[in-house]
Amino acid sequence: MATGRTHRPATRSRGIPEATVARLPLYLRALTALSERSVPTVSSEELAAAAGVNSAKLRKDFSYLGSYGTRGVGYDVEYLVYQISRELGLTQDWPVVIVGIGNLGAALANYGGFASRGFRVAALIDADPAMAGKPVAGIPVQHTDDLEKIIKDNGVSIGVIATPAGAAQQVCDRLVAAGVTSILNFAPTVLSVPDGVDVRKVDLSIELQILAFHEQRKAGEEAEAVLEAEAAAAKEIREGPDGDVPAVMPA
Amino acid sequence: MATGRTHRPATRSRGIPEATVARLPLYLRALTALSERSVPTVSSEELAAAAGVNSAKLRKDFSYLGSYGTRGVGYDVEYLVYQISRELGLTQDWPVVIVGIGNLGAALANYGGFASRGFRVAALIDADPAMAGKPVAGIPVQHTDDLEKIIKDNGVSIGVIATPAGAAQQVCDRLVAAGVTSILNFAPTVLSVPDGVDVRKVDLSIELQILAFHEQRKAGEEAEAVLEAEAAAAKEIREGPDGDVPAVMPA
DNA sequence: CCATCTTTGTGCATGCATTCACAAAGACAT
DNA sequence: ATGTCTTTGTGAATGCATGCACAAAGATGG
Repeated sequence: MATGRTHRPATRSRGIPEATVARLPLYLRALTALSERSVPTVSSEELAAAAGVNSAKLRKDFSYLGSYGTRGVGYDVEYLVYQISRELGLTQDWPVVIVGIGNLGAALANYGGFASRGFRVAALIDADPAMAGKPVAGIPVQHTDDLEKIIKDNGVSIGVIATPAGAAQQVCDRLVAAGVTSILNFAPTVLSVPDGVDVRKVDLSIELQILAFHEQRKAGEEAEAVLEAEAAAAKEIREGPDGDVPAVMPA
Repeated sequence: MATGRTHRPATRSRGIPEATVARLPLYLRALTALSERSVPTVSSEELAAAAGVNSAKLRKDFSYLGSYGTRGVGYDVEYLVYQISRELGLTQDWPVVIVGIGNLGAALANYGGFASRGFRVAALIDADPAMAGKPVAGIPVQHTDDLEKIIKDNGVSIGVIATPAGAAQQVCDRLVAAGVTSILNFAPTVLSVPDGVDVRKVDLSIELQILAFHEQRKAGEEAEAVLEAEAAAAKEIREGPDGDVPAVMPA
């Protein structure tokens, strides 16, 4: 048995790099915008600019999907929209459940970006009995007790967890046991799942912390630059304006 | 002038890889949990398990911060919490503004993970005059007109954009002009900013699309496995149970 | 039908990240 | 003290991603 690298001529080869997959939605969004403006074709350069990436990277990304461009012209917008949608699996209907209808869960339920991309919110689930029946984004909230039945009745394979951290693992276990194989986790916890189940996490505070790191670094460099400038100025005063002297350390 | 790699003995060296920075908040969270349970020390193996990463990776990550472990024992939890916090810049106060107080903005304002990490929501800003003055998460919403003044009065350097896509770039421009140098963008748009300004984006629908891709791949592999099994069975029937025949293609 | 010009698709080089595997460091018992 | 045992910190190997730079492809005009 060969290790199976690109054994398929030009059809959907299995070896699309993760980094590329992560960018496809970005391209898709830019292409959709072009499509709405009835732009017929787009060059890699233009599309790359719209998506905020390097054009060589974009071309390489597309090359994993097949040769969908025309040299000298560019890419057909509609065709590319279709190809990327198909590759991402957006041409089919994905029923999704959201568990945990607090502020965030409600925001997600109302988020327009889901419905417009083939994702259908099949159910909203919350552990609070007082929430049961109350409509959020036009969908009545159901109680956690019915989680398993809801998953099975709707053929749900993607679950979104927006519960407090403490409840997340337990909810996750129940989702997986009921047949969910992909989970989007907004709770600030590391979820453990069996093989074959995908988890992606979105952590609001982690992103801020990364920003803070860079922010601090910027401030630090500025301060350092100031210090260096001051030191240079002081040196200037001590040594006169030529300054290339093997200086003796002041005490 | 040297290229400046690790020119400082053990202090905060500037060359911490991005990938490591992105994991520090993860470690910090795991360590905080241990700290709350009054665990004094932790080995790289244990902590790595809690953070959901490889232990060698964790040790290498920590090695960029300095030698904070004790061989044969592990890491001192409290000390490490402090060191990582300091490295990430969480020992100082970061006033943050949230622009766009819809469902998501409100969820962010209410999100506990910010306040507990040195982030202080200094102001909530929305373009809707009807929102002005209305308290969300105990903080009165202010109108966009006052954006510049709010930024300056509070010394805000981090802004969170939770507006619709159409308004994001404009808000971003105003934030940057007013002095914000780090932006966390929840709007599904590519923001363009001048050099020196950091942007991180969180896109809810992109994450779902990536999950859908893998979900489809799983389904496809299953179907393929079934097909292969069927093919093998058919072959078995045609050729008998040894099967290692240089088969002639059927027409 | 040929020449020119644009734009794709990709081989190659470079750099970053991950993982392995082990020597050095220290705790702890005897 | 000395030896054993655990766990860190890191060199080295591998793999993945990025971006350059260019040949091949095709459109377009004469």
